[in-house]
Amino acid sequence: MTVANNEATGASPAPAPSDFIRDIVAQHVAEKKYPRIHTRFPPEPNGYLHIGHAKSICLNFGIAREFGGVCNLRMDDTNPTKEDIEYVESIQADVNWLIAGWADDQLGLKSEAKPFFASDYFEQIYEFAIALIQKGKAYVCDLTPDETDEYRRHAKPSPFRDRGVEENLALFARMKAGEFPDGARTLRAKIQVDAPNIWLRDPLLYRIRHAEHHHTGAKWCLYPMYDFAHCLSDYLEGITHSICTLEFEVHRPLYDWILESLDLPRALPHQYEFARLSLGYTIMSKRKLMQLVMEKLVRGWDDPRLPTISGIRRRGVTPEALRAFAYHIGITKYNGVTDVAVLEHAIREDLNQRALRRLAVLRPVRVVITNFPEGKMEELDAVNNPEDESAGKRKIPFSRELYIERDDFAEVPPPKFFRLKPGGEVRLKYAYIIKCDEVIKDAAGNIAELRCTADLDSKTGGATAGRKVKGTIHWVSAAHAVDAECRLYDRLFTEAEPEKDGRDFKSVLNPHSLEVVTAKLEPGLKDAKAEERYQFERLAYFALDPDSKPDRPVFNRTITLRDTWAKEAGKA
RNA sequence: UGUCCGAUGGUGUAAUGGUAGCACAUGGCCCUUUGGAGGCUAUUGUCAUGGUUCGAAUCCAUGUCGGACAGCCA
Repeated sequence: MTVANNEATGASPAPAPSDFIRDIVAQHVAEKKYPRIHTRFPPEPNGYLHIGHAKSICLNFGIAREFGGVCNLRMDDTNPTKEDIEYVESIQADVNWLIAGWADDQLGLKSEAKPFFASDYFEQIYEFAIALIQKGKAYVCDLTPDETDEYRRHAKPSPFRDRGVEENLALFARMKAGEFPDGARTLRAKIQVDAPNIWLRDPLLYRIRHAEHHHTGAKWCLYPMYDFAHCLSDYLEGITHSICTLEFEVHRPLYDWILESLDLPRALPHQYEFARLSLGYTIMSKRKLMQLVMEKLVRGWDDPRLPTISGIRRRGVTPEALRAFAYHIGITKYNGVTDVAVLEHAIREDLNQRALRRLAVLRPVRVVITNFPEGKMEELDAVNNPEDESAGKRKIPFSRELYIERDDFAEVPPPKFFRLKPGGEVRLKYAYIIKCDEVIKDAAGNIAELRCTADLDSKTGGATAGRKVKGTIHWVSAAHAVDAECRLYDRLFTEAEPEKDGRDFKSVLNPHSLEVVTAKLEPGLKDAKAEERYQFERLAYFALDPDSKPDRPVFNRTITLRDTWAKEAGKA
């Protein structure tokens, strides 16, 4: 999969971000250093992509987009024992989803195109290895893994370091032919055994692995190491700017050494590093995310509580929101922890613009309007989206028996409580002002029903419609309501930094990260669409979950509305 | 320990030798048939010490603190 800029397309709508990497690229563009800017996003297919990868995707595809360049999605698949086709497919889907309508529509992405695979270059990479041997810059080493470690730590040269070119060539060919077991021999670069940078102490280029590869099958039994494959893959694809995270900084001299040692004819790619994303109240390590999935601490890789792209998508976050987030956090070399509030803000801002407003009651309590005729049903006008007039209006049914939110009634109201209380008045959104006359309780003392009277002139257009009442609450008509499963998500961890001071992240899992309730929805919501976003008024944004059945919708709470009342109440 | 990198309000980022700005968060006010949204407003910062300079967040030196790497993982 490649995304390329069509010069024909117009200006990009959003202001392009600026950061130290884009500054470098901009300078190269100004200098006409390369005919075309070419980046790549190179995940290893050994797990699902997460929001940290989203940052990298937005950077790499974003740079291509902003500078009229190209960005390749490349599977960095040089280790058959850890990788799987499942991950190749999920990565493709996640990348496509994230850049949809952004890179593809504007830049001419062929979304059905296949990604690149480092493993497609194995033959050429092998040839490069031979070239290196011929130049006397690589040798076959017979040291065991432990010995290799030992020698390297003590800056001791391998006894095989000065093997002749012919012997190296013959041995390397026999490695390829499968004559040696795993671990028996390696191909190493001949650089400097006592280099201060460990990665220059004759690093491994190839290791033997008699393993089936998800993409190349049984063709190979020796596989190039990351350092060897990556720079050469970049070169082969014509990459100009190879952007990776900070932990590869120490590898950069090796990246350059390999390419420079080969005397290659074309312009060489260069590596630039930025800080990976850390987000509060979650973890980003693929290995640990895998652990949560495998130990069934979450429901799968796409569990909406996870920071995986698939989880975030399932939760109801749009690609636009995720991209806005990536834009806002910036790109630096500083390892900080980004406040999750920045993500939440990006999500709310996006959803506020697009979500259709609906009335839904999560924790119902029954209300009877005693002066409203039994059996009568009124249809009331309701606005679909106050932020977007073109979203239009809809009708919602009103009747004598309703549900309101349990939290919207207080028998003993705290200070500044603007909602329903005994003897008090409240506005029912789009409907009447009601007054609570009586609280009916069950044998256990729980509130069973509220008996209220409505000011029947107070609905929109009525004589007393303009009456000021402090609070407005949502409601649904009991007889018309649709039942739905609503999954209410909260942060996965109780601590902003789950692994701070070496603590086990599983010890701070939030036991309340998922709460499931059966909600009462306004009837139109039985036709909810997966691609729509909804705001259940005064509560939160919701999106339809794929678990939904025709007669039993399932909604995921993407994110709550800002709740200044919760803050106010918390002060008391 | 070695190598490399970094340090600007609570958090994340900008200022590329010339007025320390933005966003989020936090507080206050206004508005509101969503305690949403919106509007206005306030608080808080250049790791330390020296040096160069008319002038330093920026350049230099030293120190402090933090991070990454030291797999036949990527």
